[in-house]
Amino acid sequence: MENKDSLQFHMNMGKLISSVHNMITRRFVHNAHEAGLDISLDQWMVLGPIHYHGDASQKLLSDFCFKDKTSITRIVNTLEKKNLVVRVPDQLDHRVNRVILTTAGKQLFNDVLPIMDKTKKEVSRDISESDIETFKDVLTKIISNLENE
Amino acid sequence: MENKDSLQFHMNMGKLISSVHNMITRRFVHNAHEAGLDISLDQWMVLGPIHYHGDASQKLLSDFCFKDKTSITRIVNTLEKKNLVVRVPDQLDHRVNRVILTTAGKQLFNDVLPIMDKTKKEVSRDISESDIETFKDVLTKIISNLENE
DNA sequence: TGAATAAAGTTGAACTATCAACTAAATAAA
DNA sequence: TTTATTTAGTTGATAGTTCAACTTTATTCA
Repeated sequence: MENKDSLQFHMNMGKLISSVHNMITRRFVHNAHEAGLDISLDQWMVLGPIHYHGDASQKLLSDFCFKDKTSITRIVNTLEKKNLVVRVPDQLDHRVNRVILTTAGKQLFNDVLPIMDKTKKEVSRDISESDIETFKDVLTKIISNLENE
Repeated sequence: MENKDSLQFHMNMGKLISSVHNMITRRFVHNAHEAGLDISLDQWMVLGPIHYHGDASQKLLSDFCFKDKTSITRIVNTLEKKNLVVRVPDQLDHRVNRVILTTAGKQLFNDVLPIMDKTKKEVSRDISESDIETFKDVLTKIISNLENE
């Protein structure tokens, strides 16, 4: 009984979240590709804060995206390789890189926004506003449950 | 305005789900490791259905886990390398592999169940039963929204 | 029956995630 | 001020994800 329940939970929460995560990722990339845009969801998740903050450090991106600093290093590498961003060493603190959007990066950012819209609509189709709210609240609560230690 | 909303959505759904997914993965592995067990969440997600079905084909695992067949191939490779499962060619359909738990695999499965329990409790701490229900319903709905093309 | 097509798995390449070990620079403490 | 510690970022290794191309075996259907 106990075991059955554990398994059941796993089949639910773990599997559900993981499946949804993968499916949204796939759909976003698919929609972007369909529109002739070459960007992954992770790259977008980093591009957003870069755009928002103007000259974000990698540390800030790491905290903001809940991603490991190693992941940020490599995603920024990819973005830089694509000429979407540049790393500018901070003048005051020489440990810090400031990540800046290039013109192409700004362009791509604006091009991707409608793709987000489309993906959003597909994901949340026929789900009530209040359920979406509860959904986000639970996600936020889980983050705070797992954040410390 | 429209654009602002898009960004806002992204910062919410996409980022939240991705963050929660990563954090649960990390916590599960951490808890398993603490108990002296060496298994990833993805390996567990595949091990469960293998245990449940007895002699699952990789195709079935792929469907059941909402994972690409390539991912299944590689996760089964890893499980096989760890001597937790074996591939047995199907006698009738020679294209099919049947994936079977070894004794060590069964042992590990049982050892991991309480880890799932612990992780479950940590994840859903202070979240009401009804919110959890809504949460799972929304995840399920998203899957069905994205499932067919 | 024989040829086209579909299905199950594998492989290679590019990207992301995590861990641990590392460099270099800044800050704290002695 | 010199040493110790912390912080920002990178690198290497291993695992998982996706796409596309491929092999092998089944199935369809002309």
